[in-house]
Amino acid sequence: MAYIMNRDERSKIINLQELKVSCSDCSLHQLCLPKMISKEDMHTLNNIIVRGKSLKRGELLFNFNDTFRSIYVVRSGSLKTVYAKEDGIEQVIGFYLAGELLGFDAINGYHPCSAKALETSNVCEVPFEHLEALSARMPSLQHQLLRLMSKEINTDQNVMVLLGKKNAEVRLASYLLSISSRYQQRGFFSQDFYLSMSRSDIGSYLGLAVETVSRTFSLFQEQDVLMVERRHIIIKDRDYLQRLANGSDECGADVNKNVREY
Amino acid sequence: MAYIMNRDERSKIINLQELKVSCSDCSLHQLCLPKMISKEDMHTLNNIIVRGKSLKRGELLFNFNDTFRSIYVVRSGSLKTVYAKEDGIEQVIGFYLAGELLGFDAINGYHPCSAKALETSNVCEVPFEHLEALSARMPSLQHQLLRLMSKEINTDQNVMVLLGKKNAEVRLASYLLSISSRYQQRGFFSQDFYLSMSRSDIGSYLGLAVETVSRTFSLFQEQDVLMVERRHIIIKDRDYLQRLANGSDECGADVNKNVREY
DNA sequence: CGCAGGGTTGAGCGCTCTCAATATAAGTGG
DNA sequence: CCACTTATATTGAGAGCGCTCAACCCTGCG
Repeated sequence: MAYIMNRDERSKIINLQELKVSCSDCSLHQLCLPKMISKEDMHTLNNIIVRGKSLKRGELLFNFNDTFRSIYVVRSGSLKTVYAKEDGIEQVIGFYLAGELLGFDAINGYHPCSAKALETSNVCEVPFEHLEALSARMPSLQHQLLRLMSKEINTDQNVMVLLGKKNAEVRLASYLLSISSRYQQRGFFSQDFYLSMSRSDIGSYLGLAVETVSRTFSLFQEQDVLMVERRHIIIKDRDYLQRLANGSDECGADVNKNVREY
Repeated sequence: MAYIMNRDERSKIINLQELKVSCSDCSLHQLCLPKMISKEDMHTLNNIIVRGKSLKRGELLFNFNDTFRSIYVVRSGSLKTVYAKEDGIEQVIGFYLAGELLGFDAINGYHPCSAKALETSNVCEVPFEHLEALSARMPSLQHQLLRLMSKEINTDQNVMVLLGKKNAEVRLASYLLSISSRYQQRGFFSQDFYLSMSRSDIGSYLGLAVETVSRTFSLFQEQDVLMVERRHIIIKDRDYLQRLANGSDECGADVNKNVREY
């Protein structure tokens, strides 16, 4: 029987080879702040970035109510952001994969949520004061900063659309497609991957109970849409997921029967 | 019997007196881009802004897929943004009142959603190219721009929290408190106001069926928490709404009984 | 080997959806 | 100004999806 690596072992492979490179050598620079920036400017940007901040599974990058100081970029691994609600219950409102930036919701002064590593992860820290000063001198950086914040708004709004209307199958299908395409953008397998988040995280994010998430995974497995083995996911019928997510009602049962008409 | 003005008549009163003033004279400048900007800089900003764009109820400010050109500020009245979904069904994802900015989700090039006036409204248009160029020369403007975008992210994330967890009563209570406090910030009555959006808009925004919204209004009326007469709302027991929204379970029935534990 | 955390599955119930009818207000044209 | 149409809102009845509670399984780890 083949040896199966656990979460942290898998992520360490990427970790080691990516550590301590400069922005220009980083495989993620097309997704990150340096995009569309000239060689010289990238060098300047390079100098303000604090590299190699490492987090173990469960560690906090920043906590709810912390003073805002920096924007962070995920170099490897993944994180979730959670809102603290009444009773100590927390709600997951975002997942961040390699190349994605977090902290844009805190520019007003304080972090409204906590960021926790889902696995062994590595992040770059970009002190915001410096970034802001640099942006004022580099129009292309300012532009990229605004674009990235706009993208964050888009992401959040898409989640709102997801949460606002659809049933469990549709939500999970959309979620898997989103994760899958984000992996693809990063050059990973998009049909065969390991989720770094628990069922409970997914449920919290999608507004569903853990049991419902689990049941829906099982349903997809029965329907031969997915192969599921705990966090190892293989997408067997991407079209079906796509049709579910797009709301076309050609998926056997009428998936729209419970969708409100506005 | 007293004569009751309709929506448009009410908003016209504000319209006429606010038209064609410069930013420095605008009562909304504390909420808007000019906040914390020097006199001279405000004058420069003033010159790039196109004022007095007027919209009738139902008119579009921009449409889904339109090329992005400008950020807009609501001067008077109110707008909603809607995502076009499959089947021509639309979902409301934001409401914008006087002093609030919209368009930040389109900086990547195209508007992902449409913006429609809920009543006779007046907006200022801020051409983004100019705004960006100006920001590069005015650190305080750049800062304010980033803050406003961060705030938009906060708003969206709060909606995600709302949609992710709570039942109809809690959602509507949170919604009314949010609207109420935004009115208060603008110097209007916070306990006695007219909603500019329909039940259907509210339902779409909160992820509830129209009928559920209506029923919940009726429930609050029965419980003497609100006085409701179509879109005229009087808040009689703000504390109760607050307790609902905060999730404390001292509100008669156990409101948390249907809230998932994560 | 036993324990803990995460995941799966089952049973039952309740909130909210759907469908439907009616009421009220707003808008339109003669 | 009034009848007509349309949009919006309210209310009722019934059904279903997803939640809660509960038991069990699996995996990893000390």
